[in-house]
Amino acid sequence: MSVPVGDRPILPASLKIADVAAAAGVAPMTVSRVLNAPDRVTPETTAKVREAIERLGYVPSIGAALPQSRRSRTVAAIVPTIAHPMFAGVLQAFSGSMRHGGYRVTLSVGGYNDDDDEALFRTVLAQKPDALLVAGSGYSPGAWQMLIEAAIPVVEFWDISARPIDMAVGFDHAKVGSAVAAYFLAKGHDRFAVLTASDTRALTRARGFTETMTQGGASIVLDRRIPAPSTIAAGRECLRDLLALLDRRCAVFCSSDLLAFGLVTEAGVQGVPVPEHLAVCGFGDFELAAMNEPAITSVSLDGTATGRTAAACLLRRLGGEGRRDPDRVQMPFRIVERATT
Amino acid sequence: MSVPVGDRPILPASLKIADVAAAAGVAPMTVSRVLNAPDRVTPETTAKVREAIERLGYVPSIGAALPQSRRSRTVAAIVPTIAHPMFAGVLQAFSGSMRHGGYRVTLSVGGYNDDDDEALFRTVLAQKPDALLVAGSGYSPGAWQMLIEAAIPVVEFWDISARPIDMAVGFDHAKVGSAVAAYFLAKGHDRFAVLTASDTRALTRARGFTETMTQGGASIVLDRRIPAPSTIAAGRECLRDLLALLDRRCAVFCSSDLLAFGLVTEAGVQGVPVPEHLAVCGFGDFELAAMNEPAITSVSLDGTATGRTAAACLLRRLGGEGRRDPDRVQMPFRIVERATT
DNA sequence: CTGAAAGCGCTAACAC
DNA sequence: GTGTTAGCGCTTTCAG
Repeated sequence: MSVPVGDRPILPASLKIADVAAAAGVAPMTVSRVLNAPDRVTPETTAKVREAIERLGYVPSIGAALPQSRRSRTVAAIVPTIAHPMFAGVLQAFSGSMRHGGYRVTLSVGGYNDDDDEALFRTVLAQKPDALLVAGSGYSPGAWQMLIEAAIPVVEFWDISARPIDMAVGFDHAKVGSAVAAYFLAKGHDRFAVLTASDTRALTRARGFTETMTQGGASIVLDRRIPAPSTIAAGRECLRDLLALLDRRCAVFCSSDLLAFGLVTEAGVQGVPVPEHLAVCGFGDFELAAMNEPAITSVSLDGTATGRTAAACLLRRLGGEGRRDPDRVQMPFRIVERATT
Repeated sequence: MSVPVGDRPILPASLKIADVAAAAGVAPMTVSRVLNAPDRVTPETTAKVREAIERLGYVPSIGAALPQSRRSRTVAAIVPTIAHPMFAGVLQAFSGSMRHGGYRVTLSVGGYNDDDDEALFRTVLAQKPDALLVAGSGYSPGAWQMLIEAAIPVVEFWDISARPIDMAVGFDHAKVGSAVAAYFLAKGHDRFAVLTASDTRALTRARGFTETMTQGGASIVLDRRIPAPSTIAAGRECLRDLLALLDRRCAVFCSSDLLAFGLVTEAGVQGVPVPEHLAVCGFGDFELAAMNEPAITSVSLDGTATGRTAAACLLRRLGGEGRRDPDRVQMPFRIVERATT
């Protein structure tokens, strides 16, 4: 492989559109049209050109087209982490749908960390994406302002904030919390605890849970926050704190299945009967919840559907039709009842 | 927000380098230098220009620079999935290090699926990345050929193939398998099973395990393959298949902690004593393994170190120094002994 | 339906 | 240290 020395160019002299044009015996412009507006070229010419492209192995440089066309056919996705199973599902689906619609997706990981996000957003926007997918709304005001000023379609997912910049596809986290509360109440519970990571969305769920509970006159005996991200270890540790309260039956809502799993596991170690003395509901419906023994009740979300929906909104907007219609799409969720409740 | 109609431009008329130059009272070239070679400009001029950039909110369009400079300051990462905890760790670290070194990372998800990878690689290469990070080597020959022809630095991670295209940072999976075999033998086991997902790397580990075992004269009583990816469900199911063989003590090597967890969990349900009748070693050292009850013995890998190392190799190469030296970096692994063995 | 000319935003190369 | 000129690869516009 040829390798650069010092500041010399790194990419090899690659084929230009002119090379293809020469090989096919047409003008460069015709090649460009074959690539971007195939219906404006005769089938025969198209065939000739395609053959040349294939034979030479030509790959157009999207960068070169950029300043001129002002559309990059690229959308950028920004997420704080890719380790989260839900994010992974959303991104995978989004990526696939967008690619299918003729757009590239570039994924940037980072943020939720004041100084960093602005730098991150700056480099992302420097690529002049045609649109943006961002996870939730835990970013700094400055960074958020950049998104507004970018003046391109933006889809927020995961969260449905009250006032999205543009479009939002996600879950009403407060509603999730209150649904779990209602579920617990319907099952006849009367003592409750919340175990939640300290991130915006998880806290919103906890608030929804607490509010519905207090409105129903029920008592929250423990409201425990742990630093994000959620871990199994934190769940186990929290059970030990909870132990003193478990003389009477208690139902706990966890902001993640990892916490729920930790709780249930440590309950097993400490000999606390589940669900008799301790009822647990997680969030996310990871495989771990479904396949644990005992299987853990959880709130199930459809990441794939979320990703696909986000892509559909964007593609419609980018296509120029139906602009501005779907400002906020609420994705459904459901509580999957299992052995821990 | 302004939104396009039909085929109209999508991005707003944004600031150009000339606007900044005018505002700062210098030539465009000077602005360019402030951005790309700060040491060639007087501090005073730099200050003036930076002020103008800041005030106007200028963000350079990397696309425009691309055809000229032939270096995009972008490296592309290609992985088959982001749901895998190890990949996520590697990417996060890689991403951070590269950004720190002045490069953007764009992540593309997909592949391991003959027809698709070529399309994927084509769109990735069309962005003219300065370098590539690819996961392992499960791609089609055509796609692989594209990487070779791209003639840019390529780091393969995860796997260490025998003949990397360029550089490789990862694990010797065969060695991992044989280390686990040696460990089991040292613990006095004499009946063994392998439970593995059918992907290249996992199969290599299984082969390493089996070979060391048979060389040591030991018997493999069950060699079970499941379709990738590994799941907890598959682990639980496999224990039921194994049940008939568990009249005597058996040690099982799983290609993933998820499988191991499934095995151990179902063993609990079926009343098989662990580790007395069933010893289990997983792979990946996920939090799940460490925090389960009983805690699961596993092979621990450092994804963060892998990502950082890959970035370091690339940055050195891209910087023009130390070209071609580190062709293959073997990352260490270790067996973390826990309660299941 | 196809081609020629002009120019996108930026940066190498060469003056000054 | 800074400015000027030319041109990257591609597409827009406008002519044929």
